[in-house]
Amino acid sequence: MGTKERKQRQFEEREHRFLAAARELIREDGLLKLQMSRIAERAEYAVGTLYLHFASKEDLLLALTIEQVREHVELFLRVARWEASSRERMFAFGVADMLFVRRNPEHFRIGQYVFTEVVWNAASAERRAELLEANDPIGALVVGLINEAVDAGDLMLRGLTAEQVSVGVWALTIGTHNLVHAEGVMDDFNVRDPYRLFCRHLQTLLNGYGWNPLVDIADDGALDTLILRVSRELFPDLCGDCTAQAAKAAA
Amino acid sequence: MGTKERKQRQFEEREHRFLAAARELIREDGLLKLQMSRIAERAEYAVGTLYLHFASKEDLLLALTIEQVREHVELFLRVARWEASSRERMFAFGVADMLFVRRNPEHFRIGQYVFTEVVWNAASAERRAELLEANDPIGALVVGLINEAVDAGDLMLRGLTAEQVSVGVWALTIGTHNLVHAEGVMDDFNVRDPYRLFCRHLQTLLNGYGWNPLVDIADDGALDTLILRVSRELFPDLCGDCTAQAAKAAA
DNA sequence: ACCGATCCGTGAACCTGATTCAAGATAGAA
DNA sequence: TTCTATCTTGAATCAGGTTCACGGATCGGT
Repeated sequence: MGTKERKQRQFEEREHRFLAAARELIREDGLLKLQMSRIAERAEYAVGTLYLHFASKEDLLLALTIEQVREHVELFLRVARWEASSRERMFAFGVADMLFVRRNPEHFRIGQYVFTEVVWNAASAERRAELLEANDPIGALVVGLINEAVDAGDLMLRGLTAEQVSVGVWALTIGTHNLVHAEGVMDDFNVRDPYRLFCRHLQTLLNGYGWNPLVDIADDGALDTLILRVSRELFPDLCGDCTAQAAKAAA
Repeated sequence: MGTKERKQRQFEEREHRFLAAARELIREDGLLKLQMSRIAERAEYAVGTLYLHFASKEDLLLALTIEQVREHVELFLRVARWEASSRERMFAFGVADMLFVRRNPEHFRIGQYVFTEVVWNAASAERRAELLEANDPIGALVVGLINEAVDAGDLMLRGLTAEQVSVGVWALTIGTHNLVHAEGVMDDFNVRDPYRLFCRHLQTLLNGYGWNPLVDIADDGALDTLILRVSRELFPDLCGDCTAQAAKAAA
């Protein structure tokens, strides 16, 4: 009897529907004004039903993040499968991150909120574990690539572990997102395209590690060309303005 | 008549007292359990009085952050006045940050929360402006140092502005704090001393910029010696375990 | 088709905690 | 001392997250 399975499926569909409703409301009114009763209303269910799915509002926010992280992982998987040098792939991880967050500015905001002590501790332990688990592949792919680069002779760890190297790249990435989303910082600093700047910093850091082949940091054209190549070959679907970028790079 | 001034001073003292009470409560029970009524109680004033100072709970959190930022700036000023090479001073900014956050783990947590869309927008515009302003010197000092390094011939900007370079360092720093405070990340990655690791990443990034004199990334002893020197010369008051570190470095 | 048992969905009521504001206290001026 | 302006108070209000007693749907057995 597949009746159990059907119920299960319907339950999951409903959960997805709640999350979609929540995402809509966040887009419309911002995270600040998100209300549980509104989410239920928008999804056309009662509040009580909403609470059959999520132990608390914070729990729902984690669930929202988990869905996004899974999409995020998809992008990283594309990079991992890409036929390119280890250095290019590491750079492509950065580009993936940049495109993802640019596409989903809400995601970063929610994620930032969710990893806050207050919210994190207010969510259920199960959901927290699920989120951490959903995140795992990202770290694993990066570490895997670093190890591959070492094996290929492109990179020397020089006393660090692959994990430790990945922490550096990761920190730069997260920090960039934080700054981009912080009120006015980037404007004050006259940074037009913060994510392009991030790409340069990433290349700088990778050069610092001595990750071969080294790139010429000052070569703007090469940077744009590479970003464009990654965007085109790996993320044509995410990058509506690829053509515009191509024009810019050509100029 | 100095009666106006006296009132003013008493008002400020009371504000400080509220903030101190809030900080105490956060230390005791965590940010999650912070309640306005408790703060008032602890400071021995009525709730209404508390609201004479802060437009909302979020506003109070910003005020808390502002106080800490001012202390933070003090540390950066010490670095700026330090007699050392530009590269050493830039590194010392990193050490200052690391020591500060290590000393005040709460500060980072609150700051992280406060810069969240939800909290940020729930605070008063005045307080937000005040916080941004309090932060300004940090950026200015770093940018100033970068310019000085360029003038001294220690660094070439290679098409970037000083502000843009500072964004890279800043991103790495903020990202590190985020990772350190995120549940389990550093443990999973077998990172014993994440801030020491940060120092290495910082040196790596600075090497990537070609900031002279370049350092040997793999030289752990030199790294420890430099951290120790900065700690001793600039922050003897913040670094109770300097002697322990000295022993380690000597071994 | 009917029946009881079980499970599911509901939303009004509840509860916590932030915020307000009318009333009372206080300090300065005359 | 008395009057007024200002400050302080904390009980009352309000918002919104969370619960749970109720009614209706589903299902297996007859």
